[in-house]
Amino acid sequence: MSTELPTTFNPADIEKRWYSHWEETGGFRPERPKAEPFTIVNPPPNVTGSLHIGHALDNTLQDIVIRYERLRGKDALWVVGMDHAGIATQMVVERQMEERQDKRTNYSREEFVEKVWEWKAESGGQITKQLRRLGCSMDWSREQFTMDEHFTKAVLKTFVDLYNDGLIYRDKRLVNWDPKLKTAISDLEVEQQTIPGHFWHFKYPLADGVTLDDGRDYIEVATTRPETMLADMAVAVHPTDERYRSVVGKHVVLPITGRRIPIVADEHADPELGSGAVKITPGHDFNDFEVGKRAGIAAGDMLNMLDGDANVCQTADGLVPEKFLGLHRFKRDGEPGAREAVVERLKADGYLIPHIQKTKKGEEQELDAEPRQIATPFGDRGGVVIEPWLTDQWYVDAGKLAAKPIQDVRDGTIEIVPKSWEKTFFNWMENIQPWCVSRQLWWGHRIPAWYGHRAFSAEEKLTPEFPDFSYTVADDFALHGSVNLDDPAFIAEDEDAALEQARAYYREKHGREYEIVLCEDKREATRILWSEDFDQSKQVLVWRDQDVLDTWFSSALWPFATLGWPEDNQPLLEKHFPNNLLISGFDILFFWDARMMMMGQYNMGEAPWPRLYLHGLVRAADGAKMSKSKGNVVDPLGLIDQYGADALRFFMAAMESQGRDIKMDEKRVEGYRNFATKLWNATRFCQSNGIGKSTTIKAPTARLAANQWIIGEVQQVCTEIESAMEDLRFDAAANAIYQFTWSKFCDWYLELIKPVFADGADPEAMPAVETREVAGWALDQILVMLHPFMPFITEELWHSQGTRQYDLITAAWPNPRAEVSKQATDAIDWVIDLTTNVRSAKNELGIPPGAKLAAYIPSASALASSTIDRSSAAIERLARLTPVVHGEAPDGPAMQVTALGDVFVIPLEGIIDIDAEKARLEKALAASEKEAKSLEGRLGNANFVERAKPEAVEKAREDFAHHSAEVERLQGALERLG
RNA sequence: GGGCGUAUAGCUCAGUGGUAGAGCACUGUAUUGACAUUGCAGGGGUCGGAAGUUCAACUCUUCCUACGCCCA
Repeated sequence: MSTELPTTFNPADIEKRWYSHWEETGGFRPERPKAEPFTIVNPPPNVTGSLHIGHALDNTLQDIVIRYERLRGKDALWVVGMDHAGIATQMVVERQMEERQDKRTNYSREEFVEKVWEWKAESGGQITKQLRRLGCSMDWSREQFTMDEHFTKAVLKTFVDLYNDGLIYRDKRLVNWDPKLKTAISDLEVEQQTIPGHFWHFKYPLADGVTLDDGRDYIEVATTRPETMLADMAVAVHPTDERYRSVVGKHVVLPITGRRIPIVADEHADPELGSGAVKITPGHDFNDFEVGKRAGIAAGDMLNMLDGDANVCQTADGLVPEKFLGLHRFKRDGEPGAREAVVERLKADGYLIPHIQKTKKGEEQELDAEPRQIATPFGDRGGVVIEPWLTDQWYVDAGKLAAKPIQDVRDGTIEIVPKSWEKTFFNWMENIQPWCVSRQLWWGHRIPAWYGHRAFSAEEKLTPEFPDFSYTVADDFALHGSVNLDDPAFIAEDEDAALEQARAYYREKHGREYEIVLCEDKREATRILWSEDFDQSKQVLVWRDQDVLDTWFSSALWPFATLGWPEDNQPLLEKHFPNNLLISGFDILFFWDARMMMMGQYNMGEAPWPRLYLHGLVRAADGAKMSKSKGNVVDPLGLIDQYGADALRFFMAAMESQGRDIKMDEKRVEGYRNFATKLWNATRFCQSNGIGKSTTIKAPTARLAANQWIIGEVQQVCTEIESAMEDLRFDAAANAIYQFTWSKFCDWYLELIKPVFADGADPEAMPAVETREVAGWALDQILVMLHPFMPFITEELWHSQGTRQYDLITAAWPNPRAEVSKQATDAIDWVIDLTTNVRSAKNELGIPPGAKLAAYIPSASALASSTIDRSSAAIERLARLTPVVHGEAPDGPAMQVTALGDVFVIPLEGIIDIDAEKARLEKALAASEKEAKSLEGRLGNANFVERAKPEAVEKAREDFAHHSAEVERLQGALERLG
């Protein structure tokens, strides 16, 4: 044997070697200036991230596509990079500081940001190494980072443009405030969970001696968040609720605070729920905010009773009693909070209406509150309950930006695969809320907004004594570094331009030049304002917004900012935007995909890609979602260690059918490792018979039936894969190459050609020469077609087959351009049928599989005659027959075996077990009879014959004829056996 | 409450308006040359339930049940 390959395939030996080779030789991005572009951008993983099984799926699919298109000759570009991941990264660095009893606020903003960069340099981006282990062929030479200078420029330009177009603005609204991370987060970052809670009922006494129609002097309200009653501003009842109609417009006096608040009619109050009356806290509840606005309360007048830590603070009207101030909103670490204190006080003062519950014994039991499941919002990062908090923040007008993406999907400019996601997409996009993009963090793209104090021009001044400036000061909230709607904003990509705007603003207002004093933040500005040195006749104070932008704001620019936008004259951008495809998990459809659509349309004027493929989640073997807390996480790197990257990748592809999650099945990964070994050994076999690399892309000319047959099969599987890839059916593509390689090439073709290389055969004669050529070609086609799925083993085998002019990664996709004769392919199908039937019969009759039997063919079809003639060696070897004899078999016990339509008689003197043969024939007879009967019935149905498609009728007739003949043959055979 | 998805062999999953498929598992069997991470052969499913459309339904429609996800 003359093979260089070891007998067992060891993935670890080859993976690292090939990956570095590809990367070092530029294999991921061959220069193809004239080729048609094909572009995918990788969903940038968090810089804090490490490879999990979901990444493995997502990136495997992308790599399959990009390798496939690269093999097809495209100028394939797979853009890769990382996301700076604002909250996640800041948390990681802060956690490290905590371990050293240090904290962020011990440093200046610049110092802290510097530390984050240091952290990134040392420990960020682990995932990029791990993606390499998976074999992903992205263009690392242009690796991107969302905090790169050029990327930052794109972010700032986008912000400024949106602002100038009125699509980004400041507003005072309720935000989802994460009191642990002390930042606002977007709707999408909030996860609703249902947790056990309580429903309390309280009496709110009616003011001014008013009573309800039933005589009660109080109105009953119910709540799951009693602590918020400290900031209640109304009680709402449904306009049609007769019980309360008489008191609408009247007031109640709140217990504890003594605040006098109105009873308002609003459809939000659900007459069926509780008492039908609902307390309204517009500053701390999204629904109540809307009710408050409808009731005529301006956002600026809504009471706030919590600080950024969600501890109770004094409301603007000063009515919260001292003893409640500073309490956390609810019980925390065993310490009772405001919720508990409020309930206790209301109960003590007789305002609590107890909940009566029947015990199991039927006794009545009094509880403070009714136990209930409460839908509660949690921050997806911090994991604590989100507090709706009234603040000034920057918002993107997502509703306007969504219009074009909706249109794109609607008219097919963007195709979402699978299509079933379109409905979900529309539903979200059509009801989209303003997108809060301010984040109270230090790590990220700082919002390019500078503020100053409001100046009044002579015309704006109500009186000559009216001040020249409105000196809003840093209040408690401003300490968190956010916006104040009252301060004029100067929006520009850089400080100089912003300060110039400020200068112009004050010049216009007061008709003179001011010296601009640039402050670090508003707190500093406030301090300077009161200092002796400040001269308000000559100086104005300007400070920059402290906040950074939501990370998704920057990643929304990924499809073009990675390619050079907004710089002029960017050939890469021109060629590769729009991208061709985006592959992502459905879980980031709104977070990322939809926002890329918005920003693509806004910045580039077109959709970022024509096709969006959404895949599912990889779940644990039992179907549960993988999570660290459950401890059921499967590490893809462990699977790679155990089975090889190729096997893991093939698993991902084979399991990826559209619209379904993937359940982890390690046995299946193992199966694909076995598949790799099978191919490995098939190649060893080829090499031991002098079968080497191919010399042409076109199929070699072949005369032998087996060779023609395999060429035809290559063409067929190639078409199958192409059509599956066109439809993004990864499973179908993977299964096609798997079945072809194992069940066609290994199981039949290699067996069929063995006689050509057997001892005694002339290795220089035509059959051996032609077969070496065809087999080498067919094996090469397998390597190419399999390469997108299993890049490592295929590259290794590619080079083991001979010295190559280029690596497989940049080889050419099959293009056989061959015509094979039907006669040849029929002949092989006939041999396969014969072989299978002989083996099956032997097995059922208990004849040793190795036994060589004589076979007679009383009346051979033309196909049988020519095949017996030309492929005798293969027939004898595979079916294990002595040379077939044309003519009647000698009398005596025999079995019948068919090959397509031909009947063979195989004498079994001495070995036959008559009963076993009878049983075998009877089984076959029963099957054919059943089929024949069913077909007969169908054909006897006039409706079928008249109304069914002609092909269906024709096929039924053929099948009926076949089964009828079988019935006759089998009956005859049974009779002969007696 | 609204929307979406899934239900096919013991398990994990494909599939098509016209006689149900794969991988694994299982059973039997084979071992002096590519491969036991293997070969050969085989058993196993009234395609969740009900009704309807049709000559014909696993496939299309409606309803129901179970499970999962998203939104409110």
